[in-house]
Amino acid sequence: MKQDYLLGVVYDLISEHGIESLTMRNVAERSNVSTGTINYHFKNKENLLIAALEEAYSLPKDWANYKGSSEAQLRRIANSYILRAKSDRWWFFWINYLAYSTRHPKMQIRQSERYDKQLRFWAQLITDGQEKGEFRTDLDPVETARRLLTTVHGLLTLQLMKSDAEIRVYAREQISSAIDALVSR
Amino acid sequence: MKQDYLLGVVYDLISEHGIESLTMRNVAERSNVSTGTINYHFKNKENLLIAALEEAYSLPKDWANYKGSSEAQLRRIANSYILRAKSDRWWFFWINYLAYSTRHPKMQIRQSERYDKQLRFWAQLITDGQEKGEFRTDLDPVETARRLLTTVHGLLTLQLMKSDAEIRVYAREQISSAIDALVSR
Amino acid sequence: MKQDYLLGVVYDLISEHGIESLTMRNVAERSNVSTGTINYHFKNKENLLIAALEEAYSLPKDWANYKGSSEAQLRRIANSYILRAKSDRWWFFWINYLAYSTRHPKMQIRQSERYDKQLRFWAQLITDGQEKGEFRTDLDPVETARRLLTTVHGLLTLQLMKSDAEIRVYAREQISSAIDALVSR
Amino acid sequence: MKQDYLLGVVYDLISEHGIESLTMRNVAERSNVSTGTINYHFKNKENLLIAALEEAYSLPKDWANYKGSSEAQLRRIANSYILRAKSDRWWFFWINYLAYSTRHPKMQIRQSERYDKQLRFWAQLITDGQEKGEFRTDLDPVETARRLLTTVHGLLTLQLMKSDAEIRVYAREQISSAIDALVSR
DNA sequence: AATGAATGAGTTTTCATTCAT
DNA sequence: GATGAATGAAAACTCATTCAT
Repeated sequence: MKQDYLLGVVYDLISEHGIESLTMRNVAERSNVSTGTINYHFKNKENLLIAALEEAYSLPKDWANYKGSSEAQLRRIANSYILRAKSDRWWFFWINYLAYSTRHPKMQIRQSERYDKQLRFWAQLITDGQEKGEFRTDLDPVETARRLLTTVHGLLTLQLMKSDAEIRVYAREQISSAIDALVSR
Repeated sequence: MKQDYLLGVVYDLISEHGIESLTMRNVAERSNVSTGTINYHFKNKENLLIAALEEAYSLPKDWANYKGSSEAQLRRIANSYILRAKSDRWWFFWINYLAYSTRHPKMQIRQSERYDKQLRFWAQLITDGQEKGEFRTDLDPVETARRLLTTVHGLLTLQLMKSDAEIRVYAREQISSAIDALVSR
Repeated sequence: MKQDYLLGVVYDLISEHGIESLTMRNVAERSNVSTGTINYHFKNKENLLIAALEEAYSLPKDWANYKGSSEAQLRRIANSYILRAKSDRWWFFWINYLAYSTRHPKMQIRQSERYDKQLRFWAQLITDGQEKGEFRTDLDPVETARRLLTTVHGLLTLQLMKSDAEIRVYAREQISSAIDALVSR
Repeated sequence: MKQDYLLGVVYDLISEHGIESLTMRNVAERSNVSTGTINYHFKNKENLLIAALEEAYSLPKDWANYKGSSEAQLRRIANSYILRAKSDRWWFFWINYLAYSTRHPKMQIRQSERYDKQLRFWAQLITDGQEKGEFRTDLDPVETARRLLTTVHGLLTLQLMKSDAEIRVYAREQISSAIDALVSR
């Protein structure tokens, strides 16, 4: 459907050039569609922007399809917070969304929901891992998930602040050892 | 001086409405100065914006003037990462700057320098504390500072994503216990 | 028939919002018909507009069906120039048409024809009344009709300029006494 | 001052082409000013339009400066309701304003005020004429003024509906005899 | 007949910048 | 130094019309 396609274009443009340089014309040109069409579907720019931000946030993060042990899954998810060319697009988009959402109640609610969902997902993975004997059982899953989320977001922010190889290595090590600490010997 | 006053206005406007809705007219109106004057002093908008971002980042964060034990100083600095009405303005500005800087090499360098400066400052505090016997001496200061910075930035991000009382309490506790862990018994 | 229905919608929209804010989309939305359909039937907007204006002007003003004496009929027709909630729609439409028609020769002709038709109709009523002995016979029917038309249009304009209860009462009185003056004793 | 000049241009354009075909570009071109300038002064089109309508309505109608007997003055004012090339511009503007004002409370109030002002002015002229022995003293000035206003507006409307020489002659005669009727013998 | 997505020309509006005072 | 009116290029938005279905 055309609407979704346009939202994808907006997502790309924002991750590449930031919200402040998004213009209707840019979107029109990149998508080979007239500005009239965009306005026909979204009524105005703000609508388009919000729809795009929301859409990107509800993209089926493929976590659910991760295979393997709980530990492997957790490592994979946590590692997605390490910047690489491949995933940069998402995090550049994310930081724009985060900045923008602080001024938009509706988006703040979405952020908040997304955080809760993530927390539950990570906690569930830990619980599963404990039941399968992969993880230490003396840790509270929710508490642990929250600590891990704090760590990965801290490392992510550091990477966005200072994006060199060294800090990525540091991030990888920290994530690795944080999960090591969960594993039962 | 007038220049600094204008930069302050820009800082306010960005923290309130985001970089993308900063206009010369806004600045002129808020500061009761004509657009002509602003251009006279800063030549153009880009200059003004960059000057404002730089200025805000070099504001005499009064850390250096903190009195008391190293532990007290470290707690105070770390606690400044907890959102409160009073300090929100800074973090709202910060997140906008961070999003913006990912696309501006020059600003990325500033971010990077600021991170390094912070890291050195925190490490120095820890070293001082160790020398005064306040902190455990078995910890590497730089390593510890880096870990603390990761934690406070993670907690900050969480607070921006989900800004309720509960998460602020959580942030406060985490910061508190992270520093407790440094203290020698 | 669908065509007439659409013309009614156009009439409503013009009387409510004026000709200058009539858009094809408005018409489509109000009538629950697609813009494509409207263009299919009327070819383009100008056609639709003209058809609507013409149609409204040829609406079977139910005068012809008025029952009763010539005097009663004349009073009823003249009283229709008094603004009431019920009939406002017509006069709001009329004033828009009048303003518009001053720049459209074709419509000016229609206006002119309508005026002549009205004049003949009123004159005929007066003639009938004279023959039936209801009206004074010393008055020229056409001259009298013309004077009455001047009066009712003058009162109408006053009501559009200043729409309060007092002026409506005044209009009613003037119309009443203008017709009283025709009645033979 | 430039603002007033622009309002004059808008007045001209409306009287020539009607409100519905007024565009910012037209105004800009006719006044040799950029669209940016117009928006700088009036913020948006609606503001400009309203300002122009109001301005035109408050133009110092030169009545007050009419010289001569009360009768001469009254004749002159009343005769200004007869369409002539010279004065058409005003009445074409006026009919547009009237149609537009029915949908704008603020303008309706202006219309209403203007009507009252006119009524008072005409009544005063009649009173003056009576005192000077020019007019019959058995007529109530306000009542008479109201009747004259009804007549001239009726004749005006007729002229707008059917703008031929015959009707202008008729209007002239009616106005003439209406005032004759006031004159004392 | 009817639809409504798509168009693109035209319109309004925004805004950084210039410049005469 | 300071002003703010003026600019024009670029942006957002409107809308009658077309056309494949």
